[in-house]
Formats: sequence, structure tokens, C-alpha cells
Amino acid sequence: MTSPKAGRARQAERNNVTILAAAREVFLADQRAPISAVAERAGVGISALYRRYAGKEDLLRTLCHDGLRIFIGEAEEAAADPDDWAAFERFMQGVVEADVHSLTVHLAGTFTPTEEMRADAARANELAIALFERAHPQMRAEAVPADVTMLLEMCAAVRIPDQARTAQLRRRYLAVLLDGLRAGGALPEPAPTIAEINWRWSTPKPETE
Amino acid sequence: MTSPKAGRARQAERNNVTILAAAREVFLADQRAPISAVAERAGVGISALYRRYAGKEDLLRTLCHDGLRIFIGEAEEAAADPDDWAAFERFMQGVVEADVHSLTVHLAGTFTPTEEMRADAARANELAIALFERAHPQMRAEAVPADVTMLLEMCAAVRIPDQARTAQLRRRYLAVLLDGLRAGGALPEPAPTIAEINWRWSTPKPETE
DNA sequence: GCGGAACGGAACGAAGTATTCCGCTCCGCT
DNA sequence: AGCGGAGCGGAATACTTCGTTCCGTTCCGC
Repeated sequence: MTSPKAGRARQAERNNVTILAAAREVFLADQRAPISAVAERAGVGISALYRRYAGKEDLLRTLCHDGLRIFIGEAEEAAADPDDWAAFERFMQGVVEADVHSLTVHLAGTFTPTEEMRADAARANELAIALFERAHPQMRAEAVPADVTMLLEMCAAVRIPDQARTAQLRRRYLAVLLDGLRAGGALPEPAPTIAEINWRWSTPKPETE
Repeated sequence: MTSPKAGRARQAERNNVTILAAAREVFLADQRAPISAVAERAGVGISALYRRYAGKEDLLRTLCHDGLRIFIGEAEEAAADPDDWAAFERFMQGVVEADVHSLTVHLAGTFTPTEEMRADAARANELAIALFERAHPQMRAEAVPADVTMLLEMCAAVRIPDQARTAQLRRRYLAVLLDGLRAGGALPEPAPTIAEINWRWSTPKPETE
């Protein structure tokens, strides 16, 4: 080979990321989207997809796993901040910004997870909890780590057709939520339990999409 | 007839509400649910459904319109409260409690609305804005009426398999959101516009489900 | 008893969709 | 120069899923 990559091989490699990006966009918009929509979005044929992934489930799993890795990355990066609350805030902003929550949570249950994924999920959880605990003293006392998941879920629900604007609006409402987290006063109703949060990962295909 | 209603006729009338309730539950859990799921949930045959509704769209429309009426009812009821903030809070709690938001917003676009529905939607909007304006002085200044819709959307996103528990959790996070609404400090990013909020009603079938 | 309202549920037909397959292109190496 | 095959596009296949229709049955009300 002359250059590191050239011609066909280069194109193929570029497709790797093109397809993944397309899949990300498509499945972010609709988890039940047909696989053909991904190919269309990527501007490739269906073959290019099946050459890389064994099937839809495989693609979904890869996508989700990537999301998990991004989540971990954001958490680690944010954890470096010495200011406890700033670290937590930065973490939340990072996760919301990357729209990772939809990737991980909303796709869960559409495939059977790898053992490695379970491990990564556990690690992601630990990191998030650590970040939470550090910031906890500055929150209302009843807040628990499981709340973080729900907060992220709520941010992910903010969604309009314009993607860039969606990101803006999410930042806006994340700010509202975080301010709410720091407010005083008692919170009604008991906090969510771990089991209540993780139900998506356990069931094969929960009814409530 | 001996009693106001008896036997078959009574059963039929009871089915009216049974079916609607079933439809409510089923489509609340999954807007794309098959119509047969509704019949199953209601414990009736498909015929019982088609006897009452011209088709799926008709059922969806009815369901949505009912939601709209409930929304209006909650707003009117809450508006009677002389305390401005209490009225607003009560309104939000009522809407969240009734899970009306999913009924109206998430079902929009799956059918072509009636003229009457448009009118009701307009009225619902007015009422909500009035409630908001009354409470506005006690919120952070940048809050706008369109924020209310988004807040409700976020509450609707809180969802776990256990229905009763879901209601509890929604109350919890609504409290967080409302506290966040009253917090001080500037909010990042411009507020949503009316158009950004109402996109679901205008497009025939938006891509981002 | 009879007529028909109200049903249950099988049957039908139209979509939609995951996956396979076949033929074509064009790079990379000899 | 040419060949082997990686990479690919997209039609064809084989199902599955649903909305809707239809027909036979039940049983109330007169």
C-alpha cells in the first residue's frame, strides 16, 4: 500500500463511521426505525451495513455500547474537576449534550447485552454515583443517586425536530432541574430504588416502550 | 325496560367506558400499540371496538379529545384557587396526575384533528397561559408559557412499569421542576417559541416520534 | 318464540421489514 | 495488463404485524 489508506479501502473505513453516525441519528429519533433507514441516511446500500454487523440487534448493541463508553468518558472527565458541584454539573451537561442517555437507556431491551457491556454499565454506575455523592452535600437531602437517572431521562424527553435547538432546550431545562435539585424543602414521595431504575436492562422486551 | 338499564344494553354501555379505559391504558403505554391490544385489555372482541369507533384513527382522536377536556377541566378547577402560585401548582399536579399530557401531545399527529378539537386546544392553551401569568411573578423572570409544556413533557417521561409508582415519581420530579422554576439565577439558552412547542399538531406525521 | 342488537374471533389483504442474494465495480497485487 | 476478490447497491424473499371485514352465535326485549 502506498499511503496508510487509499481508494476503496479508505472509503470502506470511512463508511464505518458514516454508518455508525447514521445509525446513531436514526435510532436516536426512533428506536424502532427500520434498518434500511440507517442505510439510506448513511447514503449506502444495505449490504454495507450487513457486511459490518450481523444484524439489527448487533448494530443496536454496538451503538448502545458506544454510548456507554461515552458516558464513562464524560464521567471520568468531569470527575477531574476539583469542585464537587461543578464536577457533577459538568457531568450532567456532558451526558445530556452527547445525548447518551437515549442511546443507552432507550435502546436497552432491544438486544441481549454482552458480558462486557454489563461490566461497563456497572462501572458507569459507580462513576455516576461517586460524582453524585461528592455533590450531595449541596443538594436537598432526600436526593439519591437513582434520581440522577430520572433527571437524565427527563432531559432526554425534551425533543423537537430541530436537533441543534433541542440541544439548547435541554441545556435550559437541565439548568432548571439542577436548580430544583439544590432547592430546599421536602420532596414528596419516596425516592426511586435501584430496581425501579434498572428495569429496562433486566427484562427482555418490556411492554412500556 | 324495567330498570333504567339492564342485561345486554347495560353491558354494552359499560363496555363504552371499559373500552375507553383500556384504550387509554394501552395507548398511554405505547402509542403504536395495535388496536387488538385494546380489545384484549378490555376483555372484549374486536367487534365491540369497531361497533363504537370507525377505526383506529377515530379511537385515537376520541381519546385525545377526552384528554383535552380533562386538561381544560383541571385548568378551570385550579384557576378557582385565589392563591396565584397555588393555582398554578395545583394545575400542574392535576395534569400530571391525570397523565393527560401523553394523551394529548403524544397522540397528536396520529390522526387528523376535528375543528372542535382545535377550538378546545386553543381554549386549553389560553387557560394554561392565564394560570402561568398569574404565577409568573414568583418564578425566575425568563420563564415563559411555552416552558410549561416542556415541563409537562418532562414529567410524562418519568415512567416505569408500575403505574402507581410512576404517578408517585412524577409528583416527586414535578416538585423538583417547580422548585427549579422558582430558583434565582439566569437560565441558559433562549426560551422555546410557540412554534417549537406546537410542531406535533401541525405536521401530519413528524419523523421524530 | 322472534327479530335484531351486540359480540367474539377467524379470515383477509395491505404494509412494513429483517435478511439474503446476485451481479457489478474497481482496487491492489502480481 | 489482468485477475481475484473485497466492497457494495439494491431487488427479491420470506415473514410478521395490523387494520378492517365478515359471518355465525348469543341472548335481551317484546
